[in-house]
Amino acid sequence: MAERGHAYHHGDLRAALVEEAAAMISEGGAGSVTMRAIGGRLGVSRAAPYRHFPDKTALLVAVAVQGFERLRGRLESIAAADSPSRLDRLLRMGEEYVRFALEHPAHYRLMWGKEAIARQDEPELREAAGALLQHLVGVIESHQESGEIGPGDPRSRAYVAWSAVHGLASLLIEGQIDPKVDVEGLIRQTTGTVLEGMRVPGR
Amino acid sequence: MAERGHAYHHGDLRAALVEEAAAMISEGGAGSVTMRAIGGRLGVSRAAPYRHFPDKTALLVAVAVQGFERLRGRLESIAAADSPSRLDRLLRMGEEYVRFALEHPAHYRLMWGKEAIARQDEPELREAAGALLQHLVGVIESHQESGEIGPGDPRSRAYVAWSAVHGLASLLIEGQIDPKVDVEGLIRQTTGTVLEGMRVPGR
DNA sequence: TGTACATCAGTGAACGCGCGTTCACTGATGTAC
DNA sequence: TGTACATCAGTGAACGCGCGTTCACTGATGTAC
Repeated sequence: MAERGHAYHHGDLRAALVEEAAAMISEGGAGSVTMRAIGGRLGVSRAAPYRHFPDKTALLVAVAVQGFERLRGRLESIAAADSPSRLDRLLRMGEEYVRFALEHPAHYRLMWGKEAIARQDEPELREAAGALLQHLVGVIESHQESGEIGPGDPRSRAYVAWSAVHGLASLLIEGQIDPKVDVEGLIRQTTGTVLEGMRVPGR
Repeated sequence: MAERGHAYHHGDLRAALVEEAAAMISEGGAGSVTMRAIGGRLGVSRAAPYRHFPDKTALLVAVAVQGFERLRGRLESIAAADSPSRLDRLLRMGEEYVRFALEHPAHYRLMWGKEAIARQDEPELREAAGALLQHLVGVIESHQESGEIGPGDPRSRAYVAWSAVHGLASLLIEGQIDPKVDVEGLIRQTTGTVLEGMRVPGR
């Protein structure tokens, strides 16, 4: 089907559009994605994308959903891997989260920011984000059962942990942190500090 | 000078532009600010703003700087007020930070986001953001001297604390947190958890 | 106090641009008989 | 195996729009003499 030079039919234009949009976001931010340019880059007409997405927002939603799934995949593979201790695994998940954001800054911004995607209420999008949060809540619950994390509503505790890594990721991405600081060290210090604070019963 | 009905000269159009742009940002986000609309809202021609700002970015920078100064003012007034304990004062500063963001979401986004303002390197802007961070570093240092916060580079510790409140503020603003949770409680839990984690020597 | 003049804030019409999207179309593909 | 036809992916030209910005201008203000 695909892989036949310049076939009239692309083969899998839908997937290619999502991939290419993600690449453009990485290169020039979400603002650089235009329906015209994306067609051009794929050697296809301007109107072709409208065969697969009703409008630009739908395409961006698809890109964001892809980002959520990839991030979740990375976190889950850490949860599955064996590690010196269970707490260490939690720390590594936090670190991985921030690293993902640093590797795909514009993509990360697209996932969480209201600015880029007007239709934040898109069910697909809410589901993908919800699945990510649910995963974190589950991990926290299991640590509460083993007594490594203090008691209290696991969802609130998840929000607190998430705030810390999301905040650090955002500040780094937006260039608000002095580039001279040791980023890896700061990531470890942040996850470590929050985890330390979560060991005792929160007020 | 001003206050004379529809004088040909506005009086203080520069200040009015910044104020009006801030109002528009509050109402419809940074994307809703256009040089044309802002002129219209102030009963002035489209070209008039260009008497005071070379381009749109310069106007947005002025709005962001104003935001930084107001936020700093609020935090400093807490630092100056008396409070049951010094640690309590630090908690209240964190809470106030998040509240400011909730009160002025689009304004807050403008201040820290790279998306809205292309020229993030504007010296005015960097200075205003730097002053805010410097204030936090100072507060942390003073708590380290009294032993309420563990030792270690105060700047790193400031980044950790800032990450938590910035992250929480961002998640709330972007609608990522379940609206059913008790927001005030979550704010207190977040600042409390991080402060708890900072009491012991960070690794 | 009166006048000439430099300065500066605001006017309004127009520019060019890039954008998202639409439309009638055409070529390729797969399937029923 | 061959042919007719429905389906669907992609074409290319054009639409209308809102935007930032420019330009030659005009009216108001303040100051020097």
